[in-house]
Formats: sequence, structure tokens, C-alpha cells
Amino acid sequence: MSEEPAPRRRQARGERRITQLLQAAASVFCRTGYAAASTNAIAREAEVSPGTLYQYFPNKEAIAVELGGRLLQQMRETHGLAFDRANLELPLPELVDAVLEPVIEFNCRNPAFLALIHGSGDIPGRIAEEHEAVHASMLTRIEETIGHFAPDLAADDRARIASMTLGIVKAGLELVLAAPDGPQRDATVAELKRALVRYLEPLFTPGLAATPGP
Amino acid sequence: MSEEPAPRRRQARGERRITQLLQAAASVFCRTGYAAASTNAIAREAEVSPGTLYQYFPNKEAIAVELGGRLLQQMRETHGLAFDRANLELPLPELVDAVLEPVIEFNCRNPAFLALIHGSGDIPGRIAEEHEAVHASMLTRIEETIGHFAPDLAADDRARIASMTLGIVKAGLELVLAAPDGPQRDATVAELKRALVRYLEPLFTPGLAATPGP
Amino acid sequence: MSEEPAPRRRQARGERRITQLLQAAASVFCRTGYAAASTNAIAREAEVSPGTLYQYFPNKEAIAVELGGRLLQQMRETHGLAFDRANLELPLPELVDAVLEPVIEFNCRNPAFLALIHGSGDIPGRIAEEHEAVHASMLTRIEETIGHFAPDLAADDRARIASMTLGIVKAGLELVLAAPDGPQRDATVAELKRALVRYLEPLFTPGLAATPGP
Amino acid sequence: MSEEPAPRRRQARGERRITQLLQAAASVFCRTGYAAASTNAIAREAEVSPGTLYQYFPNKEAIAVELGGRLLQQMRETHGLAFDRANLELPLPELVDAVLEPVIEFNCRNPAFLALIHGSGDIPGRIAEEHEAVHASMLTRIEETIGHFAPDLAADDRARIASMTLGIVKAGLELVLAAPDGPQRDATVAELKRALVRYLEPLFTPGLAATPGP
DNA sequence: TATGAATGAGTGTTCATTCAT
DNA sequence: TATGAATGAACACTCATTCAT
Repeated sequence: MSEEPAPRRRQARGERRITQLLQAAASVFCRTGYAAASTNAIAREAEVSPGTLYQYFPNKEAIAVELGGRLLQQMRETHGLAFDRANLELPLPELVDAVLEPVIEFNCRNPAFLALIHGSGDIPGRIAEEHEAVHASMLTRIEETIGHFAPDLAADDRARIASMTLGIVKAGLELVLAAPDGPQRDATVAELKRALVRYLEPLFTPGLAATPGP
Repeated sequence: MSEEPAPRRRQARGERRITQLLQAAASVFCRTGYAAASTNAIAREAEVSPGTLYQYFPNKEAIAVELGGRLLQQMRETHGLAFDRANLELPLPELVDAVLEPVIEFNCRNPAFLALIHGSGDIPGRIAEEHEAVHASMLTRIEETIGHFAPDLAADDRARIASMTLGIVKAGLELVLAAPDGPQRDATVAELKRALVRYLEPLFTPGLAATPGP
Repeated sequence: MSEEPAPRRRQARGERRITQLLQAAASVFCRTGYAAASTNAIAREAEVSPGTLYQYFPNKEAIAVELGGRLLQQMRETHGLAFDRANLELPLPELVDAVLEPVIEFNCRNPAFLALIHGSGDIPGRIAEEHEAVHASMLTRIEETIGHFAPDLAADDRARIASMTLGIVKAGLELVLAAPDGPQRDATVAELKRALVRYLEPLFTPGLAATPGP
Repeated sequence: MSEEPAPRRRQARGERRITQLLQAAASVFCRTGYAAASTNAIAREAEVSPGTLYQYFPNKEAIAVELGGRLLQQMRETHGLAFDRANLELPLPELVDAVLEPVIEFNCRNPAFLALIHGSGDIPGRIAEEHEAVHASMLTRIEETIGHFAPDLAADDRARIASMTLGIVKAGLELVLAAPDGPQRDATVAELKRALVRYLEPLFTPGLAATPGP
């Protein structure tokens, strides 16, 4: 009677606290990087005491793991959505457009995502693994798409191309985030798309050798 | 006659110590990033006491600055050499080859370079500036090359393309370093070159619009 | 109603901690002097962890500054009181008595004061300045008193006499502190007073040349 | 044949080295105090390597002990000389003059002496003992002199008066050293003498009660 | 002997984490 | 639950002391 209704509210409050803490963490990680971010700073940013922070996270790493996980999940959805929307019938430029648009938007709204991925060298084990997992899932999705257009490609070539594609996207994303919002950012986005289209074009154009030839 | 040899030997020993310490630092920075690297860990890696480390470097930053400076200097030379060797008469694939080869080789031999560049956000003032300077000089060199082949390009387009080019190179370099030495790495190198050639080809091929058209 | 008591209690606790730490610092400074006193030793003396010490003081100097400041403030009050109580109508022995009594009492209760003044050469900037200020204000007060009884005295003579007076007081204070509490200490106090009275008597006795004469 | 003449020269050289090191130590102690003085700084000041310093002194304390000891010895001689020269037939002002003159001169020439005495709180055991010894010998000499003029004085009164006398001398010495060389210093010296004469006068003037009486 | 590079325990200080309230 | 004071191991750095040359 006094146990039933409370838990739900408690859970709701807990969820709100966690969100609040993760937002604070995102903000601090962005400003200072993972290694230099102190849990006290995160708690302060969340306007919460250090003790409270540790009521929801067992340690600093867990914060990064959870934040990374959530961002990664959103990214997965975003990405999935992107590939879904982009039915594979579209010509390459439009496909690239459709896939990239939500990814760019997501990263502009969540700069912590790239920050966390970038700093993942400094970050201890688990989060790196999580990151690795999403990374892998992205690669898989890209590989599938490539496979759809170039079914004869050897598996390792396909994997390599997917990696390079993702690498170009990340590099471009960084340039996009670095560019001031407005026409400059738009131009950078366009440049990234151009780079991708040119890189992938031969794969999507039957009759042109995409891989090393004789 | 009894004064000369000692100082010289001592200097030689000092130089060796510095090299040894910088190697240790490179190794630790690679493993943990700059921020998380402790001076004691560097000293331990160099099999030297903390006091000895501080006999050669006034503080932690100075280690990164010196290491970064040396790598940057080598990189500058490597890069310069690359562009020198690559007389601009070569067709694009050979040009890319000539420029990339030494850069890749350098980065394979000095993985700390990329690590340091990556962590340069956390790194205090001077090294970041130094890095910025080399980054800028690389960009300039790339811009010049682009300008040679596409003299009519607007300055900001040229700058953007140069940035994207460098971004692709860095991303590719990371993939190359991640690939196990041997055929896989070679294939990754080839893939990176392919990406660059495809991206830049239109610029180097008269009659094809390289910049945004209608 | 549920917000008020906690902060106040907390503040009270903080104040107690600070007092406790300052007492520990006073004790350690007395034993070893400022320069040789280690923050860890102070924390240990206060039965507190180093981290706690640093929750209340930003660095070692700040401890000395705060301790010095508090003692100096008390000394100022003590001293002021002394001169106030001692209306200048009293004959010299009573005047000396009235001024010295509270000063001696204060220093017996706060031996760190003299220790800190002694070590103030080693102590960084601000505290030395503070000390200098109180020293100067003491001198001023002594000069005024002298001026009241010997208005014809040249300014530099008056200053010199005040310095010597203060010097004698300090030297005597040290002897007093060194003497075991009880009759020996009382006798030392009496001796100090005697020394002061004899030194200053000529100034306060019209008709006797107080300054160098032929 | 190859052993005999060398030792003496070696000893002579050693003695020179020690003197050189002690001078350097005196200079550094004066500038920074004992606690803050580093052995490396002393070696540097002596233009000698740290290793050499440790060939002549087993540790930092030993340097202070030896320096203190030598200064103390010189002081003893100076002081003894002072008391010898001042045959006790002289009237008090001349006696004070005769005793003080060489003491002041010595301290002006060896400011490290006072610095070392001042810092003796920070200084570990042995040197403090040495210092105590000379201190005691000075007191004894003063007591003897007092005893000569006031033979009826109780022993503890005599001791107390001697202590106070020495305290005044030290305090005055400090003022003298602080005063800029020239007329100001001379005036301070004169003031110190005046203070001593006034303090001691009653003891030396039969018919005047020197100790507390009704 | 003289050198000065090397040592390592110790210093001031920070911060992830705990716990009494 | 929430708080924030308390903890203590670890960090950057120093310096008295040692030792290979």
C-alpha cells in the first residue's frame, strides 16, 4: 500500500536524475575531455552533490559507458533510420545524402558523441568495447549497402571499403563540427558528401573496376 | 686534452637519456594518451627514477612539447621531402603515391605522432600551438598543390578541399596503423590512395567541374 | 524550517575544523618553523586527512596567512586594549605594566605568534606584509606614546627608540616564554619591565637629557 | 717518499675547500635561511659539485653545525677578547663600549651568525646544542662581570639579568644589522649602548637597589 | 679527489570514492 | 535519498644523498 505507487515515481525521478547527470557529463567531457573531467565537476554541472552522483553510477567510467551507450543507441537508431529511409533504389548522391543528413544532424546536436569516440583511447576497457560494438554495427550496415550494389566484391575488400568510408565520414564530421554554423558548415557538409560520392561511385557504376585490377 | 672528452661524452649521455625518455614518453602517450600519462609511469618505462626525468625536463608538459616538436620537425622534413620529390608533373596517382609514401612510413614508425595530435586538445598551450603550426603548414602545402592544378578555384573552396584531403589522410592513416603489418596494411594503404585519387581527380582533370556547379 | 539548521550546523562544523587545523598548524609551526612544517604533518596533528586540510585551505601558505592573520588581529586588539587602558597619565612603571601585561599574556597563550614572526623571513609574500603592517602599527603606537612624553624629540630619534623598545620587548618575551611557568616566569616578566622602565625613564623625566648630549 | 709531503698539501687543500664551502653556506643561509637552503645551492655557490660537498660534510646538518661552530668559536674569541680588553676598572659606559664594539663588528662581518642563531629552531639537534653551549658561555661571562660589580646579588637574579642583557644585545644587534651602514647604523649602535647602560647602571652604582626591593 | 648524473623518499596537492548526517 | 565533508592513494615535482666515472 505504501510500496506500490512510490517505486514508479522513484524510478521516474531516478531516470530524470540520470539524464541530468549524463547531460552534465556530456557537457563536461566536451569541454575538458574524458581524462581531465572530474566527477566533482560533473556533479557540480548537474547541480547535485558528489554523493548523489555515486548513487546512480558506481564510478567515473560507468558514466562514460552509460553516456556512450545512450548516444550510441541513438546513433544506431538515427543510422538505421537513415538506411531505412534511403531505400536502396536511389542513385548514389541521393543515398549518401539520405544517410548522412541524420547522422550529421545528430552529431551537431550531440558533440559529446565525437568527443567520447575521440577520447576512447584514454577511456578504460568497457566503454571502448561498447564503442567497438556500435562501430562494428555501423560498419556492418555500410558493408550491407555496399554488398547490395557490388555483390561480387570480396568480403575483405568490402570490409576495407566500409572502414575507409566510415573513416571519411568521421573525418568529415569533425570538419563539419569545427566549421561555424551557417554557409561554411553547409559547404563543408557538401564537400564531405562529394568526397563520399566520388570515393564510392565506381562501386555503384557497373562496368567500372572498383577494386585493384590486373 | 683532459677536459675535452668528458663533457662531450656527458653530453652524448645526456642526449641518449633524453632520447630514451622521449621514447618512453611516446610509448606511454600511445598507451594512455597525454592527460592520463603520469611522469612516474614515463620514468618507469624508461627504467629511470623520477628525479632523473626531471633532470632533463622541467615538467610534464615539456616532455610532450619536446616529443611533439621532434616528431613535428621530422614530419615537416618528411612532408617537405614528399612534396619536393613529387614534382608536380606527375599524374595524380603517382603524385599521391609520392606524397603519401613517406608520410605513412613516418607514422608507422612513430605512432606517438598521431596519438599526440589526437590528444592535443588536452595538452597545454605551446604544444597545441606548435601542432597548429604544422597542421597549418601541411594545409598550406596541400593548398599550393591544389592551386597548381586548379588555379581558378576560389580560395575558400581550395581551403576546404585541402582540409578535407588532410582529414581523409588522417583517417586513412589511423586505419593503416590499426591494420596488422603485412598485406592487410598494404591493402589499406592502397585503399587510402584510391580514396584520395578519386576525391581529387576532378580537380586535376581539365574540363571536369571540380567545384559545386549548377 | 527543514533548511535552516543543517547549513548553520555545517558552517559551525567548518569553523571548528578550521580552528582545529589552525591549532594543529600553530603547534607544528612552533615545533619546526614554517618552512620545515609539512602540510601532511599539520593534517596528521589535526587528526585529519590531507584532503580535508585542502578542503579548507587552498595551499600551505594560506594556512600560515590565516593563522598569522588571526593571531595578528588578536594581537592588534590586545595591543590596542593595552594602550587604551593605559591612559597616559600613569607614571612610567604603571604604564609599562599596563601595556605589557596583556601582550605577555597573549604570547604565553599563543606561542605560535612569536614563532611565526620569527620565521616570517621564510614565509611568502602576503603574510610577511601583514606582519610588517602590524609591526609598523605597534611601532607607531609606541612612537605616539613616546611623543606624548617627549614631544621635542626628533622624529628619527623617536623612531629609533621605538624600535629599540619593541626589540627589547620581543627579546624579553622570548625569555619569558622560555622560563617555566610559575615564579621564574614572573621574575622574568618583572625583569623585562625593569629593563623597559630604565631604558625609557629619562624620556619621561623632564629635565634629563634623553638623547645624546655633549 | 710519495706519501709524506702530499698529505699536508692535501690537508691544506681540504681546509681551503671546507672554508670555501662554509663561506658559500653562510651566504646561502643568510639569503634563504637554513631550512630553505639546498645543498645543491650551497655547492653551486661554492662553484663545486654536490659530490665534492659530500666529500667534506656527511650531510646538510653537519654544514650548519660546522659553520655555527666556527662562527661561535670566533665569537667566543671576540667576546673573550672584549672582556679581556675591558678591564673591569672602567666605568660602565666604557665597559659596555669595549665589550660591544668587537661583538658588533663581528656580527656585521658575519651576518650568518645571527641568521643561524635565529633559525636554530628549524635546525636539528646537534647544532642547537652547540649553540646552546656558546650561548651558555656568553651568559657565564656576562654573569661573571655582573658578579664582579654586584657580588651580593643572588645567583638566580644574576642569571636572569645576564639573560636579559644578552637578549637586549641580540635584539639591538638585529636592529644594527638592519640599519643601513653609515650614520643610521652608528646611531642605532649608540642607542643599544644607551639601553644597556641604563639597564645595568643600578647594578654598578652602589647604593641603588638593583633587584626588587621595598 | 672531483664530478654531476642518478636515486628515491618525501612534499604539496588533487580527485575518485565513501559515509555520517 | 541527498548531502558534502572526509578519505587516502596517486600525481607532479624536489632535494638530500650516492656512486660510476
